Order: sequence, then C-alpha cells, then structure tokens
Amino acid sequence: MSAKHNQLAGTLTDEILSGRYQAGDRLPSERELAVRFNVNRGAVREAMSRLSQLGVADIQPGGARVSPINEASLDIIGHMLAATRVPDAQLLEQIFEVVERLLSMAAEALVERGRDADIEAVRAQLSRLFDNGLDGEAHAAARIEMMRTIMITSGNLVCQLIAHGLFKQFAPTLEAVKPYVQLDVEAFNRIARRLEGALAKRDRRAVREVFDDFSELHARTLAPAIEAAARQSVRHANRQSESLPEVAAS
Amino acid sequence: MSAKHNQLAGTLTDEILSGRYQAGDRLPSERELAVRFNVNRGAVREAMSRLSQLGVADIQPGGARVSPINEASLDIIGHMLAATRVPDAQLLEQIFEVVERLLSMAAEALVERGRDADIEAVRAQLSRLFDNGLDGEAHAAARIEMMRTIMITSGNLVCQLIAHGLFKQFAPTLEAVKPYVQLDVEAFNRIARRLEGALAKRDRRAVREVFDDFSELHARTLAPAIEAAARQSVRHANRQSESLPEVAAS
DNA sequence: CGACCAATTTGGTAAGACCAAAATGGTCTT
DNA sequence: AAGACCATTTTGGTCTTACCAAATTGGTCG
Repeated sequence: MSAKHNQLAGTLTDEILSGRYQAGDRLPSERELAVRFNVNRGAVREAMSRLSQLGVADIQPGGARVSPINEASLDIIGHMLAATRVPDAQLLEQIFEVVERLLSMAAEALVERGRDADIEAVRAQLSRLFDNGLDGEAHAAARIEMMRTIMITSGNLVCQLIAHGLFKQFAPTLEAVKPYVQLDVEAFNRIARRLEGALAKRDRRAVREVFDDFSELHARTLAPAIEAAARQSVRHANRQSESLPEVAAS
Repeated sequence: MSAKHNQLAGTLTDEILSGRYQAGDRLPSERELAVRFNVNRGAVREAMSRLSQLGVADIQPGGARVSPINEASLDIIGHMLAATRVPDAQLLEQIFEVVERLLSMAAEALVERGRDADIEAVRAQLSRLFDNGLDGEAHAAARIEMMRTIMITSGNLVCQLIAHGLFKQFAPTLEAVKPYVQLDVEAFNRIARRLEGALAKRDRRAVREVFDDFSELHARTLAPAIEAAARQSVRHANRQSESLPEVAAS
C-alpha cells in the first residue's frame, strides 16, 4: 500500500541488486521509466533520489549509472536480506560478526572508561538474565535490551549508529527466523555470568574473551536455525513483494 | 554553488545537530520554511526528504519531528565533523576505534578463511611499506590502500560498507589534519612487519594483537595532530559554509 | 582520423492545484 | 468541570506542466 515512488525505488534496487543492471550500466532515463511504469516523472525522480542516497546509483545530468555495491550505504543490507525469501545465511553471519565485535568494543570501553553507575546498570540487567526464570520471549527481549544498554553506555556514537542501523534492518529477518532458534540457555547464562564478573572487576581482557565465546555460541545457535527456516520456507508461497506493473513497450 | 534544497538540508541538519531544535520538537511546516527561506515548497520537500533519510527527522502527514540523534544514519558523522571548524577529537577517535576494530576483524577473517592469493596480496603491500623508502604522501596512500585491500579480501560486505561509508565521511577532515600528523614511521613499520609475519603464519591471535598495538599507535599519533590543528585553526576565518539567507518575518 | 560544434537527450528546478491524513479547537454530553 | 465527540484547519503527499542547464550524441569540417 506504499506510495508509487516507494514501490518503484524498491523495484529498481531489487533489479540492481539482482544483477539485472550491472555496475557502470546506464539506467533508463527518468522519462522512459515514467512511461514504462505508468507513473509521474516526479515519482520516478523521488525513487531515483532514494537510489542515489542508498548509494546504488550515481545520478547526474546526462544520465544515471549503477554504482558498485561496495560503495553503497549500509541501508542496502535490509534490501538484500528481504530480496531472498530464505534469509541469506552468509550475510546474516557477517552482520552478527560485526555486531558482536562492536558490542565487545563497547563493553571494553565501558570497563575502561565507563562510570560505575553504568556498569552497575548492565550488571543488573545481566543478573536478571540468569536469576529468575524468564520465558523465551522475555529472555530474548532482555538480551537485546542489555546489548542496547552496553552500546549506549559505551559513549561511542559511531558504534551506536551502526548497531542501531544494522538492528533496524535485520530485525524483520530475525523475526522470521526466531521460531526456529533454539538457544542453549544454559550456555548463554554461563557466558552472562562470566560477563557480569568481568564487568565487576573491570577486566577488559576477560570481557573480550567472553564476547569471543559469545560470538561462537551465537554462530552455533544461528546456523541450524537458518537452515531450519530455509527447509520450512519452501512450502510457503513467494512473499508478494509489492512492485509496480510494467507497461508493455509499444 | 549547490542547489537550494541541498543548502536548506544542510542548514536544517546543522540547526538540529547544534541543538537549535531538540529531539521531539516539531519542525516548522514545509510552507512556512518555504516562505522563510524564500524557496519553492518543492525544494523544502527535497530537503526534508533528505533529513528523513538521514534519520534526523521523522516526517509524517501532520508535521515533522526531530528524531533522537542515536537513531540517525551513519551519514550524519560527516555533518558532525564538518559542523565544527576544529575537528571534534573525541568523535574522530571514536571513528578510528571502530575502523580499527573492523580492520582487525577483516584481517582475522582473512587468515582464517581467506585464500592464499589474497593473503599474498596483502603481504606484498605490507612489504612495500617497510622495504623501499616511500615519502610521506606515498606511504600514507599505501597504508590506506592496504587497509582497503584487507577489507575487500575479507569477504565481509557489511564490514566493507561501514568502512567505505566512514572513510568517505572523515576523508575531508583527515585531509585537514594531515599536515599536522607526524607518524612514527619506525614504529609503524615494526607493526607492519609483525602483521606481515602473522599473515604468513595465518596466526589469528597474533593478527589481533598487532591491530591492538596499531590502534594504540594510531591514537598516540592522532591526538597531538588534532591538537596542533586546533591551535592553528583559530587564526583562520570561519569556513563560510553555504547556507540560505533567511527572510525576516513580516 | 581527430577536433570541433550544434541538436537532442537528460536531469534539475519551479509553480500551481488538489487530495488525504493528522492536528486543532470548539461543542456537547455527562 | 472533565471528557468524548466532531467539524475545521493545517500539514504533508501526489500530480501536472513548463522551462532551464548540462551532458550526450552524432554529424561535419579540417
């Protein structure tokens, strides 16, 4: 139900991401796209503007060209995840790898330069994770909330922005995979306990080791979940991603 | 010389970043901004669209509101760096902290899962750094090129996108600080040598330690450079950042 | 074969009108 | 007096049309 220019932008980015247009190729002119998709040129323009800001197209007077993927904005990750109905396992792993590194960085900054109160806050959240018996949903929410707190209290804005941006993009995918995730709560809580101790002692090295192990656990958990999701998804119909009907050429 | 909507977008983001509009505040309506800056509403609209994609404003039918900074896109970093004529040392350090973490991650991925040819390529670039006597400019260019190679060969797209995005944004600032940077080439080359060895042995732990030390060296180098740049810049006139003249209210 | 120049194509900007959703402020009910 | 309800106004969203400037294109001339 989104507006036309949104659909157009989505269609075009998908076509670019799918290789329909290669990097360096010229995109059709705005006027041509307008007639082809039977929309206003203004709508085409807004769509192109988004492509430009997404970094997938370089648009200049005289014509627009497709940019190399590695020059794009972080925001294409969301498109790439949504493009395939089975989440791209490799890409998801890359995302988590980055997130966990940044998380480790934030936690290390916290133990090195953070205020006591902030450390206490994170420790309290950690305790809640392994103390009372939270159900699956609550446990997951608490985990995310804790990571968020670490990011914020670290004081590194860059880190926060990246984490927030990435999370916003893979959240829907995560939601789709979630039913198949079987977290080893025991193992996780062991790690949480270790992290809590490392924070208490402000032991940076220990913090890092904890996150290394956490990263490993996460990978062990995620891989089979994605596989399971992939097996299941073959039954489902193709998600009808909204796209504009293309008018036949004369 | 940029277009009106660009200037307007810049002016508005600067005002938001400077706290002129607080998070949650309502922004003036498009029509009001149009008369205030004596531009077409279309121009205002394009500017607002950019604010929205930058994540600094949430724009909805009924009114636009300022978003909290930590929900913005990575691209505001560039604005923040450009906002103050003296580069914000803290922010720059945060950026480098992130970049170096990601670099370490990429290098570790390379030694763990990379192809021999790719490792050879990086080693060759490293050798060039400490073998022949490159002058300052060439040495700096070679350093950047090597980091770029590591990022690309790591195969982690997310990592690449972040690094590319960050680099694009602090490049101009770096250019401004560069004259004041006095790199300890000796120390750097020692680190380069160690990295080259670690890559050859595909020793992940060693790679990480090298990057930890590299990060430290980088910080030691950067801090005094920024300070020197700050001392010098007080003499220079305020960079005349292009902004739109505001029309007096009737 | 190459340099140069004009016609065309392409993106950029502007102005105006209209629509739908949200915010606003008044009114009525309780 | 407080709250629910509703019509008006405000605000962003879309579409249309026209014109401008820069880049591309293709031909022509040296």
